[in-house]
Amino acid sequence: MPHPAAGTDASVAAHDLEAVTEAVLNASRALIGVAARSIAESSDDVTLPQYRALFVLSSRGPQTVGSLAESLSVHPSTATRLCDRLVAKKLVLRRSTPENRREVSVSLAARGRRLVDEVTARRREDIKAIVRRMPSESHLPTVDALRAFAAAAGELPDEVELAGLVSPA
Amino acid sequence: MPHPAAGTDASVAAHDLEAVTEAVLNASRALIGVAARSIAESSDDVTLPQYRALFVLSSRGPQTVGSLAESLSVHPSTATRLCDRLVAKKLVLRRSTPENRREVSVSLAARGRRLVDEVTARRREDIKAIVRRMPSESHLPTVDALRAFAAAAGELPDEVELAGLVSPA
DNA sequence: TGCGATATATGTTGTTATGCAACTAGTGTA
DNA sequence: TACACTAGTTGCATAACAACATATATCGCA
Repeated sequence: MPHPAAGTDASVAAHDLEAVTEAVLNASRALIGVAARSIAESSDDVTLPQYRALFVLSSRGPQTVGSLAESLSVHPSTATRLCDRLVAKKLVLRRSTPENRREVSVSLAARGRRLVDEVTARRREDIKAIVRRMPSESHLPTVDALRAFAAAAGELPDEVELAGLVSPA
Repeated sequence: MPHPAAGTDASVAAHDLEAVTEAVLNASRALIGVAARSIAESSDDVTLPQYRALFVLSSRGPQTVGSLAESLSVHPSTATRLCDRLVAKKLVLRRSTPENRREVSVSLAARGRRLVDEVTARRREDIKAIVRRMPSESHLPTVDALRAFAAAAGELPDEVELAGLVSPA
């Protein structure tokens, strides 16, 4: 209910805020569906926690087991077992570092990288299919709007940042 | 980099397509982080499959165990146990329907509805916090852009439709 | 009435995720 | 060197999820 031509700047701004929020929320439902599908249809079957780990390694590079655990907000022992399974699936490599032989470095194996790429590619294709259905006049405004949104999200603390599925599920 | 005044219509359109897709993909990472966080921080602790079930019931209304299973793309027996747990947590109600006593209708209990509402509210707040950081000039274009996007997504078949976390994980 | 199909539930099994506590090994320092 | 600390692993336990096979009740129909 558009609150017709009313009062102060503040009230107008508030109205905008609600409208934008609602639009983002709706769009995000569709986007989550796309993301979920892209993982579900991946060739190797990985669970969500497993994919999250791969994604962290993909975007932040090799990690110690400890920092991986922290990134995923799980207990170190959980990260150990998670890595066990990913190693068994040949999706990551695990080796103790020469500098500090207590630490164990976990990195993406070729196959793990391929998996993340595949998932991203599928997701990109799905999004593209949707974008193709948009009127082309709205393409450029959409780019601007979403860049502004992503930038605003990026300024926020860790919780939201880098959250390609990284934040706790 | 707006690709200054170049080539054919087709090439410009293709360029737009990529740019929009990329912008959507980036924004979607932030949005997924927000969504994940909103579930993780919910008071009652529910798993992702459990939340998905609640969400289905919330958006499509009471369901038989079978149709719930289908919505979630799981085996009927899996849906039965899932409901067992949700009933135990008093998040859903389960009762056999009078018309067909084989069927069991599952519906949101008050507490389940509250949980979904809470999660949505938290998500909305998080989004709002991000939107507040956007320059206000981009508010209206964002609304237009995202409505166009959501509309385009909505036209697509079931896979994407209504996917507040509904599609397989 | 009786038989096949349908809708759920149950028994069983396997996998994953999760945390805590105890243990091992490596590091750094007093 | 001895001791405290750190990083990771392992044993143990629990819970959820998932599917398959089987059982049970119900329905629809011949």
